[in-house]
Amino acid sequence: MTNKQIANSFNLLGKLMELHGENPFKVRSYYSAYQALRRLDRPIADMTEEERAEIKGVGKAIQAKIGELIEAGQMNTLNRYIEMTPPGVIEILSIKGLGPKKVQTIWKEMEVESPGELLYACHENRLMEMKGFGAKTQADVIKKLNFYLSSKGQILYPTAETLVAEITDRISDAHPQAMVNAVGEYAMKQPIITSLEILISEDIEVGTLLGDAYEFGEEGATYHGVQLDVEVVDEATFLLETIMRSSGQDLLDELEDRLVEHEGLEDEEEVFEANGLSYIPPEIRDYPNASLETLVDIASELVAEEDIKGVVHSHTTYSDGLYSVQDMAEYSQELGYEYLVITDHSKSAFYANGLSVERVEMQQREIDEVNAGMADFQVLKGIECDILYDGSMDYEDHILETFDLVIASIHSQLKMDEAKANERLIRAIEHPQVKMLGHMTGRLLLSREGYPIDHAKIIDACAANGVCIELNANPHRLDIDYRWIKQAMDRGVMISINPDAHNKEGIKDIKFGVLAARKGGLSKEMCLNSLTYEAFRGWLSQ
DNA sequence: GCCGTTTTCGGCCCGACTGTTTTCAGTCG
Repeated sequence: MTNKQIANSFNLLGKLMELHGENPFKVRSYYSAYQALRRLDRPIADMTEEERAEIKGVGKAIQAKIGELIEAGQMNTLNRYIEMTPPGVIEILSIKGLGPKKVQTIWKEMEVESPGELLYACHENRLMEMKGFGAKTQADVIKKLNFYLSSKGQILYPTAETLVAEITDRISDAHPQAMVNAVGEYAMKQPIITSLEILISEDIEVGTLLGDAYEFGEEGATYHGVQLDVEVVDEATFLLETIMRSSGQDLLDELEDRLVEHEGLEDEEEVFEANGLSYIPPEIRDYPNASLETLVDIASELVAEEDIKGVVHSHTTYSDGLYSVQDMAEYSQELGYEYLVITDHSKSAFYANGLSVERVEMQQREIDEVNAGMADFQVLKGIECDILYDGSMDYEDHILETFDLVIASIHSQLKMDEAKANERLIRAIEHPQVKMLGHMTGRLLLSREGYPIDHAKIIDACAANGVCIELNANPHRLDIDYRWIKQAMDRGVMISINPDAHNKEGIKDIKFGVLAARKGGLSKEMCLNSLTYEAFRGWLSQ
């Protein structure tokens, strides 16, 4: 069990106890345990009892509950509170902006017990009548409920990766001779997956193999609540079907007459080859409005994970990261990268312990020291500078000038209309020290819509000012959306695939960024951090 | 439930933001 899962259990316990009106001080201790546990820099499961006792905010009782979680995967007290609460009420609790106090009103006073009921009540203007609620809150809740209800049953790519591996492993273990392939959205590397599609070459009863997480109902099968389609395909056409079921309609039309099955082929690449075609990887097989020839061209220039030379956009203990400059640098080098750009939060980012001018200086001295002690690796001085509400930067120009790279990002006051958001972003893009635009819409996939922006306008502004656009590789963001990459490339705007790492493992998110970048057709040439250190330096100073 | 000590019970309380208020409660990271 991961630290995150353990910490989240205490957050949920706190929320549920607060919902049930328990002693607020007791509740508070669970919240502070949640905060303490999620900030740990190593797995709780690996710690000894003595080490766990050292954690501030974790006493005897919480320590015992952590033990339960690690050994049994669940916690009795939490289970009891879950049982005492209607499942729909717990769902409502997971919607941002609705905490225990407000949900208490919704549940006990309005007698609403599910997100669907709540949406209905909102449409009757019943929520805004309640004490502590108003028209604005109700409108906001409607928006969030619609978003929540429409994203139910959907998962992010990394979750799909785990589920697909579980499914294919279990099938292969039980039937070693059967061919098994994941196709559809997952194969095509969609950031959000709405159904898992699996092809197998033998008629296998998967329900029994998959256990409790598998359910079969009126609408078909689900695995961990996600729609699951398993189809049996003849072995002779298995690879051909794999390709066809991981292609968009445009490509299907082109391939239908041109791909035939040959005997004795090992994989999809060989199928393309045997038919006299260049390989087209699944992530671009649903690329819009492109002929087969165009796809072949795109495929030949596509950026790959091994092309990425530098880690751009990472945080350290100076702001809200878990590791020191030295730790992040060593780990980046271990992973095979040539350079690392440290970009902690700027001073107004109070929520993330943003850097005062004094601490900027301190960190820059530290980076010099780290560089002096490392061979064949470079750490660069950067900042993820907040774009303030009026579009201005969070430091004076003479401070910004001390950085090798200024990434400008919006982190607060996200509720804006499109005109305001455009104005704010463009003012930042036009700032002479700004070289890169961070997570341009601020979206969090499946949990928060970004502020609305005019992508074309923003891309044009970046082109006019020589600003690079970040593709934030965190699988929750993947922002800029891959669908806008072509337009950026056409305008000559480079894309940087940035992990936005808050700990060492976070650097590995680059993998998800590369998948999204490839899906958008990003070439190696237009990927900023595929440049070597020298060339990257050159770009920064131009 | 945790913590600390003026040490086994009494106090505990991050800070900004939002929307609801008319001076503040609830939520979030």
